[in-house]
Amino acid sequence: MKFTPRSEATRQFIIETAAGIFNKKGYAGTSLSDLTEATRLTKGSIYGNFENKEDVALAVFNFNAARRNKLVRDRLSRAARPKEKLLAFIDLFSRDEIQHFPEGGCPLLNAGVEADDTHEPLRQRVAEELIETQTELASIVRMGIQANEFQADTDAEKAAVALVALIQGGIFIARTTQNPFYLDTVLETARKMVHDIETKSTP
Amino acid sequence: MKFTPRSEATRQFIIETAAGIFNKKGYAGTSLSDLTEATRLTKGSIYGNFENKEDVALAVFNFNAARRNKLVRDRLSRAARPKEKLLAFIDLFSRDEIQHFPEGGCPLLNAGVEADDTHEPLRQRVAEELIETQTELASIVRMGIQANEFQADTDAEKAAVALVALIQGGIFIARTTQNPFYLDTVLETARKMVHDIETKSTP
DNA sequence: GCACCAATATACCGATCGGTATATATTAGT
DNA sequence: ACTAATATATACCGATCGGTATATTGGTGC
Repeated sequence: MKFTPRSEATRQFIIETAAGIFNKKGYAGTSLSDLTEATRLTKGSIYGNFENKEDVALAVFNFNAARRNKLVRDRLSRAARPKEKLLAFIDLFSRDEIQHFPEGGCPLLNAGVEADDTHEPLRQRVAEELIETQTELASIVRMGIQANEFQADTDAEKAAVALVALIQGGIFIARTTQNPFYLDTVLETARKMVHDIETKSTP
Repeated sequence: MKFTPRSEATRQFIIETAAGIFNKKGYAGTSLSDLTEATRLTKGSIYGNFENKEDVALAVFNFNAARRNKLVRDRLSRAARPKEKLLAFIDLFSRDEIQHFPEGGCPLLNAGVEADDTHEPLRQRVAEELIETQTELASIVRMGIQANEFQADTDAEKAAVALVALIQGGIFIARTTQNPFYLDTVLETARKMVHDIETKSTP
């Protein structure tokens, strides 16, 4: 009883076209006709490449998450020292970089908030991504501690969670108020948090 | 062409019964039959007390927001000094206090994330509530500065936004991962933020 | 150019959606 | 107890939902 998509290319085209739609309107708010309209395909064609609506939604989330991950990894790898890595991560969400995200804002936030009480498989996927990000940031902090760039008593896990929470909260506030200034403000605070765990150079 | 509800009592009953439903399942995810099922009323009765589904959703959000506001105000007024007010605000979201929130987590986060791209009237209402909270927190910080409890160079607005963002982000992470430990962690960071803007007693 | 196969389009399904017109029940006033 | 008003229940509407069975199209090998 296994499902195999007809055309991998069409499947990918549907995913990419639907990426912004699901991210903006949510799972419950997106209808199959939204997808047929946007792709100019028919329902038959979509159901030839996906089992059902949930299958599309999960594929779309995975696509969005993968894009986000690539973005994060690229920036992190480009920065050399732990401090620069953290700052590079923060800058990813700045006003002029956030355009690289799919329409509708951070897919982790959107999918997570909707799914937490309604869609267990999606909720789990979002949780995985969140934890992965936090784990990566925490390991960077630990690297910084070992390199004596960050204070030895820094709680790496706590710092990582705080960074992610602060940024996600900032995205939420900025988008809901439609005032990007709030995001600027929050990112500044995030940079200050990084600065605050640095080892103070004894003058 | 104005609509007037038949029974204020029934209207209120519907609102209170629907409060947790909309907060968990969202606007698009909640159907009229969800409401008839939960209230044991019929569609006719609901539409005798509300213009349409949107009317119910907005009334429910206003109800949830009002409850939240009362909770916040009560705690803030109970605390005497600015620092204690901020800490009282933070504690409101602690693991054993969050039960006072409607089922499904913070209604501001849930409604805001869904509405920002789909439902302008609701988005605006959420934005109002967010800004009100931030304004109130900022004024507390300013009080603290004047009372010489907080450092004079503290940016009150920025601190308020950071507090709200951190907490909302923490709620998001904790709920999506189903791990309340993340909320604990974030609230600790929030308390530390308050501590960090205090005037250091010169020893 | 024809047959075959892969992929898309068409046409349709029952269920449920939000919403309404109307009938029934309940309550209050007299 | 009867009436009038108020509020709820019933029954129904067209539209749209997610999903499927089948017809049609478009390329490929021969």
